[in-house]
Amino acid sequence: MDDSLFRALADPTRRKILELLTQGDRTAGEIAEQFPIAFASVSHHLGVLKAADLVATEREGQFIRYRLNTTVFQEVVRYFMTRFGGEGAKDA
Amino acid sequence: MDDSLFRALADPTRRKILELLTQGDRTAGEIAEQFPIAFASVSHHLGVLKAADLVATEREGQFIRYRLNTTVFQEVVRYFMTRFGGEGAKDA
DNA sequence: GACATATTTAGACAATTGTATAAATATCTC
DNA sequence: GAGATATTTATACAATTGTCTAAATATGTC
Repeated sequence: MDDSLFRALADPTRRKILELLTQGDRTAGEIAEQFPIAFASVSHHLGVLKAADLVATEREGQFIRYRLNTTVFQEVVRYFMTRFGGEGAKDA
Repeated sequence: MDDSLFRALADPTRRKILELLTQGDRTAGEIAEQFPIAFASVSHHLGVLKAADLVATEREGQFIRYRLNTTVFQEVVRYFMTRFGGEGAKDA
């Protein structure tokens, strides 16, 4: 399992970004305005998430739209279930 | 979901320790000798894992035995499945 | 209690990381 | 192309972290 994935998940702001994206795709600006930190800092977090393949992007004119890459989350779940998933994990 | 949990998982040595513990309980010394870093460094990692409640300890004479806290792993799986688990995650 | 073994804690240091400001790039409109 | 908006990239800096050595604590044996 890729190291960048877990490092990306380690920051609370990035996890909040991911949770925000579960509600639907968002542009970088829409994401950034939800956080009290500088726009460029959020952009940096988005770069980390993208490098970890947790999100994907698509340009839409001047905007760049971010969406969750759900495939990778399934891999995360699989990682935990295969290695550490005792009973209970299967249908939790 | 607790911040310390994801931070604990972010380090590759700590993940290797967890994977080692899936094979069975180990004393701190048995764990440490599997890694090329100083004994004290492994001890520090064990402390981080314990603070995140990913492992539990039990003293056995001079030894301290570490074991996985599988309950927390089930919570991790649940975290990902409830928030990010698209279709497929349920029975992956 | 003295000594050996097992483990943690303390202190120091280099590497990594999160944030900020400023500059650069990309797209759109006129 | 000039100017506006959207976003990223570059650079700097403080905070956090992983590792080390050395000292401290805990247990067991004599």
